[in-house]
Amino acid sequence: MLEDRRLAVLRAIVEDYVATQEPVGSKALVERHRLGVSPATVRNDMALLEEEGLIAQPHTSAGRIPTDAGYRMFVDRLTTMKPMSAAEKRAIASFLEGAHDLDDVVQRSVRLLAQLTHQVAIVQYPTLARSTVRHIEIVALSPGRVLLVLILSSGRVEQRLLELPVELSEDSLADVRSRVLRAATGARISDAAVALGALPDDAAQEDRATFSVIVAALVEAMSDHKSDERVVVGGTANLARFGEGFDGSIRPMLEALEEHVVLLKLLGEATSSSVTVRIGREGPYQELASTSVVATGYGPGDEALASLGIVGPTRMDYPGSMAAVRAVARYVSTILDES
Amino acid sequence: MLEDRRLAVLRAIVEDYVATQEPVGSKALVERHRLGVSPATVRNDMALLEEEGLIAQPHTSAGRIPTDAGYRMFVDRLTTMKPMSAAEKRAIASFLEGAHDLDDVVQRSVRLLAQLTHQVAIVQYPTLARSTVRHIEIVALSPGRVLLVLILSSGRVEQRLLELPVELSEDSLADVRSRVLRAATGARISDAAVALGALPDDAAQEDRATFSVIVAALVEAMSDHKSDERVVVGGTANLARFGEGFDGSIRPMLEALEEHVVLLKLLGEATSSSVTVRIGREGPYQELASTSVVATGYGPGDEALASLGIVGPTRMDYPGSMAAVRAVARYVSTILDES
DNA sequence: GTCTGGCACTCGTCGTCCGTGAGTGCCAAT
DNA sequence: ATTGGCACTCACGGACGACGAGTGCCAGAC
Repeated sequence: MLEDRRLAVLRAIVEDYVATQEPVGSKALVERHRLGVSPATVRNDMALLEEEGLIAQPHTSAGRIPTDAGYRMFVDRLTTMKPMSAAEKRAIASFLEGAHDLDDVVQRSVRLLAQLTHQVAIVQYPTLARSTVRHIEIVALSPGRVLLVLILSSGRVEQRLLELPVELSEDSLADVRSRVLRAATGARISDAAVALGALPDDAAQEDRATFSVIVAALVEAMSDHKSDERVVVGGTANLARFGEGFDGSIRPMLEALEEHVVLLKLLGEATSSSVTVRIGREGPYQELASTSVVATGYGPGDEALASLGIVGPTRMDYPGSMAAVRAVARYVSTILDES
Repeated sequence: MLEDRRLAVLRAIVEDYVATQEPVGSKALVERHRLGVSPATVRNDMALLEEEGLIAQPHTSAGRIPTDAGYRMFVDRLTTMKPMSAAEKRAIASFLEGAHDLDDVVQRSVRLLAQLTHQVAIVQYPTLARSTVRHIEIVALSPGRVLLVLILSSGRVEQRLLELPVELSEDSLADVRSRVLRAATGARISDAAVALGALPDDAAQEDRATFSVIVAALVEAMSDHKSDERVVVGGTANLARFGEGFDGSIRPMLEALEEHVVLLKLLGEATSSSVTVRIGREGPYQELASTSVVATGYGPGDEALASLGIVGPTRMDYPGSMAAVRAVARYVSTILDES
């Protein structure tokens, strides 16, 4: 009963603060949200909420703003994702429909997400852990240098430029190529790596060094999770909307967004296919103290091959953002399913 | 003589303004640049420079700042690129040396350029106009769908996902594949496109439709200059350094940087292998009125395959930026030369 | 002719100083 | 438990004025 109202007050504070960007006072609150009680009552509730650490005042005679804990409570218990309207769903579908390419899908997803949420969007490329080896190409550029091209079932392509320890005749190269192809083609990359690892042992003595180098490069290219770790960022212009809304400047944000490694860690927290929210100082990223991340895994079927999400100021529209992230993840997943 | 001094004054104004970001007055000028004359004399020169439209005062009783025309004069006639120090050269070389991949080279170049100039760096992927076809892979994903992979001598890879008009047996596919390979492998993409175009005519009646579709996709992938039009942007965090240094906010800048098409046009102005500078409102980009672009073409040998450069506020260190752009372009070119 | 020192004037910046009003906490009354 | 009343706090914003960097102009010197 009274507990209920206190939470209603918290919800109202969060909603108003997110909408206006300004500390919200007791009077404005009762006016905008028919709470059916007087400002004085609300003030009492606010005092309690403040004791619990859910809200705070920036300075003595100002309204309250939610703390990180307040947002957490709001997200976990006081709201549900507002479903997308039919029009929005259609817009999403038609926007993503036109993509013909993995790159294109990722590209469009980022734009879409940034546009829907008015935040910075991040999309990770689908991992290739379950991919199989479609083809391996070994091309001699000059006698001592070869180009390795690894084509995976997912459509991803890895390339490696290689210096060989000894010069190689066109014939030997053809031999190496055919052995490698026989060993790896069609296999999952995890299996292929093993099969390839055994190859040098069978090789003729003089080719053994060459084999080792090539196999090592291929195995590295396969297991190298760098390839999984590509992310695309979009909507950075939305950062400017907050002006000095962030603590200090937007510089640390821009820097963090260029550090794709950091972004991957952020997304990595959200591998499940349900939407995850990190708020403010939760997690070990001091430089992102005043930001929240809304992310989710996505991928064909139910398995999450990669993650996508948005990052914005803690004072963001959580229900809307969560809904948008979930919706985009679902559509992207179905598209990946088809191909 | 007196003309000389007037230009020396302009140079001093530009240098000081770039260094301090503040309008520079006659007194400060004589103190910092042993001009050998009194402030009053400098004031007279300034009045003349202002008449010529090379400098301006933001408001009465403030110092002068250079106009776009002033910067132009400075760049064209009053300065030379300051050569990189040996240490810088070594740093550039070692930074780019580690790259093993075209992607990697581009990536590293962007970072390097941003770091050297403290500006936003833009690097265009080398165009593949003179590339030859290394390999074409055609993979059946399901009876009605195939994946085309086009591998070029530059190391670039293009992929296309294709719906076939009729289902295709594994045998027919093998036939198509071998014909396509025979026609295109090793040829320049311009020649390959022609050779491929003739293929469907020779084909068996039942495969003709399939051929047309596949060939069309390949030709499109080759000539599609989308592939040339990839750019990578880095160092956006440097935008924050200027704070509100730009007119208004940095939002339009961030937006422009996400519009890769605009960036390509900017870089496109600089296809020669000498460094080009666009200052302020020069050119048709209102949204970049308060920025300058320093760019140059680069590529193996003397031919410019693509461009790279930086974009920053008009009040930038032109000699340093130009030198950095030129140096990076040269090193990247030599690296592309080797591979 | 060119340069210089002097001088009056302009005007943006910065610190200070209230007045205003939104918002609070507390208390007595219902 | 809720409410109306009341005194108090304090950030914000406008007004005011001192300060000083910088200018243009002029008369005199080299």
